[in-house]
Amino acid sequence: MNLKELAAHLGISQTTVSRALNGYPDVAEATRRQVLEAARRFNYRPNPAARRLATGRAGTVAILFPVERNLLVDPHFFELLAGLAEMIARTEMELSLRATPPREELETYRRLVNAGRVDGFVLSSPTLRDPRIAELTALGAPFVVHGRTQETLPYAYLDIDNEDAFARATALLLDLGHTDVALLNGDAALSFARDREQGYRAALAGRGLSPAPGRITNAPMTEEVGYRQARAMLDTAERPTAFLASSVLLALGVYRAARDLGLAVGRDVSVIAHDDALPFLKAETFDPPLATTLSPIRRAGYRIGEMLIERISGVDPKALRELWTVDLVFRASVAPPHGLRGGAPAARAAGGDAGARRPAR
Amino acid sequence: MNLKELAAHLGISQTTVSRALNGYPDVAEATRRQVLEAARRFNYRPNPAARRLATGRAGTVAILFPVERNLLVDPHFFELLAGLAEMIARTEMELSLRATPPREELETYRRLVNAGRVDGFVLSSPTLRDPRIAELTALGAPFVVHGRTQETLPYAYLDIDNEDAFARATALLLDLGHTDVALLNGDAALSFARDREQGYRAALAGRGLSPAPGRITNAPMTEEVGYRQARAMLDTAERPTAFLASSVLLALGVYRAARDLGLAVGRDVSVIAHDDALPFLKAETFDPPLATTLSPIRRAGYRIGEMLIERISGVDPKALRELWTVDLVFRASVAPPHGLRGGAPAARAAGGDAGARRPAR
DNA sequence: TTGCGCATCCAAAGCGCTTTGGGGAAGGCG
DNA sequence: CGCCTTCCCCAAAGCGCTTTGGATGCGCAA
Repeated sequence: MNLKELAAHLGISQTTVSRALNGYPDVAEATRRQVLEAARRFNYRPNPAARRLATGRAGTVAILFPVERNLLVDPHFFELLAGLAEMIARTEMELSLRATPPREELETYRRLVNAGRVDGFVLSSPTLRDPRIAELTALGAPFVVHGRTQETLPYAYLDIDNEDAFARATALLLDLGHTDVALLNGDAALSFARDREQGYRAALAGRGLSPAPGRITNAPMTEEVGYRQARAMLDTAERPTAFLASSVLLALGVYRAARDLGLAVGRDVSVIAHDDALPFLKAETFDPPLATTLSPIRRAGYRIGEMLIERISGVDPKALRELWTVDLVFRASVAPPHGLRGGAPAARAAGGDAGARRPAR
Repeated sequence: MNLKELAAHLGISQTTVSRALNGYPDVAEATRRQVLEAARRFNYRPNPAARRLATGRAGTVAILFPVERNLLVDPHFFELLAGLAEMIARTEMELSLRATPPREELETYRRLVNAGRVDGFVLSSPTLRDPRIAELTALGAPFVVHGRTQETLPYAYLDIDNEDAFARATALLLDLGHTDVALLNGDAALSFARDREQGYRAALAGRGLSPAPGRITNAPMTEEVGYRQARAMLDTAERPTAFLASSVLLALGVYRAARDLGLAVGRDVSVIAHDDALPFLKAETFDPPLATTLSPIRRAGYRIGEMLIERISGVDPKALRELWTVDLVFRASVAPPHGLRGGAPAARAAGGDAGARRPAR
């Protein structure tokens, strides 16, 4: 069933049927109702290829993901993708997933836009000065970023308040009496890692503290990395009494490292991780349950889909900026430093580690 | 730059340019070279929408994934997707990801095919009698299944030899002297779960054994589920001495359960899991390293992409069937049952559990 | 010379939709 | 009563490609 047939059935011109369907004003209400009714009855759906050709719009939004053989593809990415797909499925658009070698990423954007294959993009995991933003802006392609960057061009984004989240998490640990807190963070080039580090440093600075050397790490966020880094730090006399981790996967490794060394999480070592709500690994089922800064990344994907569609339909990018605050979920992985249970929050840390840290005030 | 302009530049007709580009025989070699050269020089790419409209082919392959809010989306699915995307990116086709409520899945296939939006599908996680196969066959839509079913219609598939893999894993445990082996499996409706159970049962039967009651579980494959199930089984006098798990995520839970109860994996309890090579959770970094039946699911996704493209171009489904054998990787999570270290393989299990099991022979 | 087959090429007709540029009828206004 | 709006509606022209159904010219056998 196509437009022509539908129009013939109704005894109206194709033009009018098309306009009725697309909500143009210059069609009588009675006619419009007739058309809509017939379209429903015959289960008519406009041919997307024809519409694309006629309008020049692709009816597609795309998300690129950079892959190299055997390289880690982040599960966080796929959670975002799941939310995005859920949103897009509610529309008439398609969601196109494109793998691209990292080297050719910008070139791929250019090709897709110039060929008119895509109406808009979602950018994930932005770096501090992400070249994709300038490129897509120059190409005139609508896009929404998951996260922010130092780019000064106006662009649409949805981000969580990473800085505030990690500042609060750090402050909680400090309030409990910790003074030596390690930060296991993601790749230093990524914006969220920078923001979290800033929050962490700000909270420390607020107490006149600063991180001991080697307390901040930047690496891919896997269980293995978390294990190795925590293990290295814990395996010395001057070990940190608490960890902040940018992912529950890292936290998983921290737990293993602590266990290896006979340390108990929630007593000898405190841990707080950022939780993107990966459905296959839940913080509440950790042993002991893992305290987190929580913000389901899938929900962000869904919302980003909505924003992208608005952006494509012409909404100004400056009007499409959202910063979500993050919940801090307290669980048993957090306690005062060993020997301080119930002690005054501002006292110095115990546990045989009297390092060169400045005292709390 | 479009066909018409390109043709004008060359002083040739659109028809000939089109035919030259598409490899038709009735164009002189000299002309074809000219056209190809010009196309390259002007960086000409045919407009996909126009081509779609003219040919009726969509230039798109799709994979559906069923989502319900807050429901687990399997990380295995995304690994498959990553491989598939990698393959499709090497072609001129698009990969469309469509979320769909499970109830409406068949309806969604129907819609996509009838609207001509999709040329072919990848089906993942087939059930024993998966209705999608009959539906898509009836619709005349090409597809490739990741896995097999009991369906008798001819269809293209790529599967790993789950039965053989789990038979071998089970046999290994039996050879070491285990007689009470539990199987933590996926949803019983899924084909791979059935196949693995068959392999497991066959290996037991080969020694005149059969699983003790309650030794087989079927549930979503998460850390939490693995924990609860292993914990329940281990927390009795008559506990199994070994576990077979259908996912490393389940195995993660088994490890935690064992630890909780003061049991050592690789001594008190042996564990073998199927490893799809999820990049963020590696069996070799488990503590102790986890023995596995290994088959990288991403590689399967890549190959399925190739097969689907062949299928779309008309290759008979009967010619597109692959069954991959699975590697069995021995690691420290496996040992003879406690008290039997170095003992005779066929002796009965020790550890206070002298259940109603039949003796090994 | 004529006729035929072959190798090349081309004009034009779609594919199914949107959009342009009116056109006719009804109603309001001077 | 004539003219101008306003409201609806429509024919037809694309969008950029593929494909059909010839047309042309040449070599070669009859």
